Order: sequence, then C-alpha cells, then structure tokens
Amino acid sequence: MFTQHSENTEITTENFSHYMSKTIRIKDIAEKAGVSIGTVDRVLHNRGEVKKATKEKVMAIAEKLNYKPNIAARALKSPTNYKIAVLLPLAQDDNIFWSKHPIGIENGKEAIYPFACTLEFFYYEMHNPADFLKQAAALLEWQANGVILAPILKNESLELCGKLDDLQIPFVFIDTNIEGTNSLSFVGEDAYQAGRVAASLIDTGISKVKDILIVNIAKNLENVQHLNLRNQGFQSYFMDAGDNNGLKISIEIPDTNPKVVKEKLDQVFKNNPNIGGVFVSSSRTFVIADYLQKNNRSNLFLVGYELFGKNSYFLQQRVINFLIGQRPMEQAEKTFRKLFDFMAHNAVPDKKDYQPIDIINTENMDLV
Amino acid sequence: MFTQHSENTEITTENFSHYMSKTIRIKDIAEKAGVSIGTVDRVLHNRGEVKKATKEKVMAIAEKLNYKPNIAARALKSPTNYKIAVLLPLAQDDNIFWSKHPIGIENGKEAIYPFACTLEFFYYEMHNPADFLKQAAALLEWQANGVILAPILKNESLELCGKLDDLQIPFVFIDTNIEGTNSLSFVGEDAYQAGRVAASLIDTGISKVKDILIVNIAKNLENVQHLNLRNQGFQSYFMDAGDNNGLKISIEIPDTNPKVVKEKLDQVFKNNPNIGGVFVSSSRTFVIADYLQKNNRSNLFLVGYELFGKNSYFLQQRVINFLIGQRPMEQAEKTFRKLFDFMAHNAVPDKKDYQPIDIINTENMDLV
DNA sequence: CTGAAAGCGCTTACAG
DNA sequence: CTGAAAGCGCTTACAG
Repeated sequence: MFTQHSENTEITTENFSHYMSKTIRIKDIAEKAGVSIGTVDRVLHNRGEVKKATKEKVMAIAEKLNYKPNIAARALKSPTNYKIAVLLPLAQDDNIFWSKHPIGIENGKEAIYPFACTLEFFYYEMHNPADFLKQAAALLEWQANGVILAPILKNESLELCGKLDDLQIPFVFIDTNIEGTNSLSFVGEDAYQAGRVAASLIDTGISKVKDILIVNIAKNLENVQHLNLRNQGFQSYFMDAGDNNGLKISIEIPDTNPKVVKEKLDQVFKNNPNIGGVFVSSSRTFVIADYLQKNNRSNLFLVGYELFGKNSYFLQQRVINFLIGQRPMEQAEKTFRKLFDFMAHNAVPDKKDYQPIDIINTENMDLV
Repeated sequence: MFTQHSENTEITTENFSHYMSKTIRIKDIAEKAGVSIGTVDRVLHNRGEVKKATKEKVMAIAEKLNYKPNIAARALKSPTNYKIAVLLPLAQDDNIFWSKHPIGIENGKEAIYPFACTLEFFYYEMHNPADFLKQAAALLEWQANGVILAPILKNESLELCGKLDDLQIPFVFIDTNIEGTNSLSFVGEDAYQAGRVAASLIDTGISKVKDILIVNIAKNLENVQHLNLRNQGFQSYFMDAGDNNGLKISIEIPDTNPKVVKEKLDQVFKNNPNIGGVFVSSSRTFVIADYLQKNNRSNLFLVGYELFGKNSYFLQQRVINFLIGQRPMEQAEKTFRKLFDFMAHNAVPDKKDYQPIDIINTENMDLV
C-alpha cells in the first residue's frame, strides 16, 4: 500500500477504490485499458484470441482494481446449465443411510439459485462391483460436466476416476475417501476420531472393571478401511485417555442374519460374562440392539453409528445408549456445493473436509 | 389436477407448464393479461395505481402460471440495500460466547450475494438495562429496515419491540425468546430439552447411588427464564427416564467471584460427601471447573453449557466431562437469513426454530 | 486479433 | 390508471 502510494503520488480514482468500494465493472477495466469490453471479457475468461500485450495489460488492471464479476449479471445473461452426475449406493433395507444423500444434493441445487444445474442420479448396489461398473458406464455416457461419487468400491472407483481424469471432468468424493486421486475434495467423517468418540462414550457409561465387546459386522472387505479406522481410533482411546481396565474383545460377524448373529453372540457372552458394553463399528448397530433386547441384555451399554431407521427406534427405546452421527444430508449438500463452486466460480476447495461428529442420545435425537 | 383437466379439456400451453417447466416471465403474464409489463410489475409489488379488475386478472394469471421472479434480474437491476441493525450483548470476559454471533451474521451477509445489505451492530452490556436502552435508541435513530436482537432484558426488549412495531420494522429474536411479540421468528435453544440432555449425561456418567449438585450462577434475574427452563428439564428427566436415585441438591451462586464460589462450594461438599456429579445450568461452567481442579475434585462428573474459551480448556483437560453446545455462529447466520429472506423475498419463517443441541466431549470438540 | 450491438428479466423514472 | 423505454453488468454471436 505504502509503496504504491510513493510510486504514484497522483491522486486518482483507483487509489481510493479500496476505501470507496465502488464496484468495478468490465466497462471500467476496458476504459482504463483502452480496449472494448469484449476484449476484457476474452481475457478474463481465457478465451484466447487476444494479443499477449493486451492480455497482460488487462489482467494487470483487473488485478489492481480488484475486479469481481457481478454474479447476478452473469446468471441473468447465461442461465448456466452444468450437468452434474451423482453416483451413490442404492438405499435399501438395512442401508437406508444412503437415502439422505440425494436429498442433500437436491437441497444444494436449490441453494445455488439463481444459478441452476441438471442433476442425474446413478445408483449402484452397495457391494456389487458389476453393478458399480454398469452404473459408472451409464454415468460416463451421460456426459456430465462434473461428478459426485461415493467411492465405496475402491478398485472400481479408481477405474472410474481415471476415465474422468482423461475426460477432464472434475469429481468430488463423499463419505469415503481414496487417497492419491485427483478428486477435487473429500467430504466425510474422520473415521479414526469417530472411533475415539465411541470409546469415550462407552468409557463414560460402564464401570472400569467391565469388559467391552467390539462387534464388526462386515459383509465384505471393501468397506473395511472405514471400519478399521474406527477400530483403531477406538483402541487408541484406551491407550492414552480411557479409564476402562477390562478386556477388549473383538469379533467379526460376516452377516446380519439374526440366526448367525444370535449364535455368535450367545457364544461370546457365555464365554465372557463380564462384558459391560458393546461397540458396533458400523451403522448396523440395530442388529445387535435387536439381539440384546430379545435376549434380556438391554442393560448392556451399546454404542454404534448413524441415526436412522431401526437405529433411531432402538435409541428411542434406550436399548442403544449412544449413536455417533455424521449428518449425511448436510454432507451431501456441502459436497455438491464444492463441486458447483469450482465449476461455476473456479473456487478450489480443501482436499479434505472432515465433518462434525455428532454424539446423539435419546434426549437430543429429535433436534440433531 | 384432475378437476382442472375435466373443467378445461382444451389443450393449451399453460396446461403443460408444470411438465415443461418453462420459466415464466413478467412479459408472459403481461401478454396473457393484455397489459404492459409495467402494470404487471405494479400488481406484483402492490404498488397500487392499478384498476381493481386489472389487478385481479394479473394476479390470477401469475398464480396460474406459477410465476417466480428471476432473482438474478432483480438483483442486477436494483442493487438492494436493506439496512439491517443488530442488537447484541457485548462479548467480554466471561461472556465471549457472544463473540460468535457477529461473525455468523457477517457470514449470512456474504451468503446472500449477489444481494447485499448494510449491517450496523449495536452492543449493550449484558446486564445493564440503561445501556440496553441507550443502544436501542441509537438503533432506532439509524433507521433500519430490519432488526436482529437478543432480547435478554425482557422489559427493555418489549419496549423496543413496541417501537419497532409502530415503525413497521420487522425483527427477529436470537438466543432468547419472548412470547407474545410480533417477532418474525425466534432462533435458539430449546432450553428445557437442553436441561434434559444435561441430566441424561450425568445419569450416564455417575453411579445411581450418588448425589447430584445443581449449580445456578446468576448475577441477576433477567436471565432466569432460560436457566429455569434448563433446571426444569433437568429435573424432569429423572422423573420419567433417569436411573439415578441420589439427592438432587440445588444451589444458587450470585457471583463468579472465586472466593464466593469457594466458600459456597466448600460448604456444600462438606455437608454432602456423597455428591458424584455437578450440573451447571449456564455457560459459566468454567468457574466451577476451576474450583474442582484447584480443590482436588476433578473426579466429579461435570456437565455444563457452551463450548468456548475457558470451558474449552477445561473440557480439553477432562475436568469438564460434557458441554452442551448450541452453535452460536450458525444460529446467528440462520437468524440473519430469515430476516433477509422476509425482507427481500417475502418469505415468512416459522415462529420458532429450535436449533440442534450438541453433546460435546474431549473427543469430538475439535470437529463440532 | 478486436469492436459494436443485442439481449437476459427485471425495476425505475417519465410521459400521458 | 397505464404504457414505452432505458438500463443494471454481463455474455454471445457477428462483423471486420
């Protein structure tokens, strides 16, 4: 500021632009540069076809005057129609967690008004690679300008990301992250920390001499990254902060089939009568809650993930003591917004955006 | 829909407007009505000077075509300059809770772009009626088009609301509600439920045979409504849901002066050696945390309100076990938005908008 | 490589 | 009480 003033002692309008905050228009730049507004527009939008000297002059002036385009005028003139494709797991049965994301994205679309975009949703069966690839192909055919995807299936997702890169189509990750891709951003949970939160709650809820049962319900391995991180966080808490001195008994249940669950848990509880609390590392907490309720073990302190469907029911019933939530709707809206702001306004987001980890019990569940 | 079709079997464009979703402009309405766009504009904005028959005709057509103004065009033509005044408690010392609200309101102002408004902040000393009135007078003189206020001081706030009503200036409440006013909306905490949440956390954290100490730190009575509601909620939890069978010992401390606090608490703990947990009904939780830490009572389970300043420090130190938070920044932004959307787009908000009640401990405090 | 002009949908004087 | 016209700041053909 000082340098500028000493270099240019002449008091002209632009010296005061900061103070007067008079809005700078393309026309102002054009006048200063001695060119037409068409030329300024070409420079600002990198449309080429401008002599290098002219371009630099215009750029310098735009910079100096701190030009910001009037978005209202832009939206009015060219009703933007970006095509945004969304690739998400299909919400079904024990998986209706995913029903919130499309709503969040639609909300995002509403919120960008007066801008607009066209959304197309593609859904794949959660753990079905063939279906993922099929939907990915359909998505590519639709020729989106930008893509939002939940890259649950790692290999197949990487394949899609490569193709999007080739086509120079920007994409953002939601819910799950894959490191080392060109994703514009990732919006989701810090799974490790979410594991620590679960641990702290169980630690609060049960006596320090009681044992803790850790239940991993996983149908296949693709999702393990997320669950593993939660498990690691859970264990870490007891290394540096927790009071509990009991055993940490970890089991895996491959299936949500009630019979399989009952068989497995009956055996665990028979062998470990000192268990005081149960941690479920996934949103399928209700499966364990159902078992506990039916087998007169509701007194056990139960902590799991995600407020929805049957989880909400068992939290209401106080069979589940705490759920850890991650606001899927807000997450989805945020993801959409990042992609759109990049496409429409060249805003480059942070690579990672960890979302709040909500602690939910019966008393605040209706207000979260 | 069905009725409409059977009444009018002729297939015309407007029958399909729902499906084709072609945007309706003032010009379209004008053509249908056989008038000029100026007249349509007058009708839509209630600027009078229109023959009643014309007005009704235009209204009917606008309704039928489901006309929505193009906000980009509106913003472009008349750079809106609403004057919005904000009246908040001054954030100072043990009260920096209030430092977040101005930021949230500024964020709201950013978010309405391409619209704009002028903000003016007026701050009053938290419990100083004379200062409140002085600032209220300054606010009125500024001639705002809309007002955001935290009506902590009930009588003085009512006086201001009356004057705003006379001047037909819309206003919204933040943080605290006063029933029976013309406030456009209230955005804040459901204090009763927030009391229940606190109770549920203490209930989880301590043995059912331990006693609970309830501490109300209040300098004066104006704020009592909020604290009372929290106390009522707290007690109610143990009537219908809680496990704890211990005593609920309630005390009032008029002052945050450490000596006064120590004197009072020393006595309470001497008389009640069975206390296992402490509930502080206000954001001054850190005052009690400080006492507990200095007097070797950090093992007591401490629950209070608001994540900020010294509260955050003691939560980090695990002296405070849980804080219940209400996201002041988001609350402020939301409040601003409601007022603005009403002023600019005639959107009438719900009278009450209870915000999420966050449960915060050491493990999720950095992500909330 | 550059300029002049039209037009997006609305609001705001101005003229009658 | 009503209409015709100008103009907000930008983008998009079109002409040269």
